[in-house]
Amino acid sequence: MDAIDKVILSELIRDGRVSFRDLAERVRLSPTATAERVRKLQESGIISGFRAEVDMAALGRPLKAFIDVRLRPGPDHAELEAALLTLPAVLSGAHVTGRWDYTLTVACRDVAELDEVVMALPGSYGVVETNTRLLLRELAGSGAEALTRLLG
Amino acid sequence: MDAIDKVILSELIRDGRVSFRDLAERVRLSPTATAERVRKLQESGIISGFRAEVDMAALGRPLKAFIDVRLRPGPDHAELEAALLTLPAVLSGAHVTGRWDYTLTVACRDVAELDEVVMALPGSYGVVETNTRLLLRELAGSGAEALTRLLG
DNA sequence: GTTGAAAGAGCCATTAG
DNA sequence: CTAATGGCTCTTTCAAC
Repeated sequence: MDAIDKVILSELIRDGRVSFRDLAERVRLSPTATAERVRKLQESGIISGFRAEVDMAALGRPLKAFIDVRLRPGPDHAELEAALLTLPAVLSGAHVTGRWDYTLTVACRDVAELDEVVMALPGSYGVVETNTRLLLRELAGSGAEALTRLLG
Repeated sequence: MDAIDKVILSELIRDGRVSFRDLAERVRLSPTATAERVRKLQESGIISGFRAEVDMAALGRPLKAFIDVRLRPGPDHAELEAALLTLPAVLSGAHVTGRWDYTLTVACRDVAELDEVVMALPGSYGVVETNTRLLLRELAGSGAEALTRLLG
């Protein structure tokens, strides 16, 4: 990935629907060559897709939290993992090192829904312990801006 | 947001560069009406942008971790927050409730770089304590798929 | 990588419901 | 207010170099 690809990538992180023509002008290449570079960035897996970014608060889910969970010992974590992601408010989850087995990220309509999710975890999902941390504020420059910085 | 908008949104989460023509065919509306609905979803803030999704591993940063940090007491957290996000590997950060003040998400080239970041935190950034948790695996269905599920 | 032409997509004014 | 249509312009794509 050369310097031109880095510019292309940061422009596509900033505006994923920019036209190849505008992108080409930005990097001083022909639209054809620019489109070909984007295609190769996708083929190589560096760009895994183009997505609309959704504001959960605007969608009526303003309450974000991390829920750390510890599962009961046993080799049956595969089904438990699948079940965790079927919970209505769960955005993502990761298996992590340390005291907790997983950290889920949830976006809830209100504290009542968060309570529901946390209360639903023990038992049917094999969860033996949880720890909930509310996201009070996401730091400015998280996400797209941070990615652009990592390219530089 | 009606049922048609939900389909539009989930299609744009799946493919943020889909043409209004194809999108219109999917929801059985004219391209004009479809484009107008997308414009309104952006105006209302539900769609906050369109972005290329970058695979950090393909970019040479396969090692993800959460770094929980506790800052020294004091009212000067604003500059400390800004400083945290200037660290090279930091993707995002959030102010959270509980034992830790912030949780950062980082993507590193290798353990050596992760060590650098963790070692750099105490002192110049006002960090008095950290806890690092490696992301061993992100659960299948995290991200775009989860968002689509939340709409249903 | 570039060019140029054909096919495809977006945009806007107009009209209808 | 929301949607469809037609015509014009801009963009993407593909062959040839």
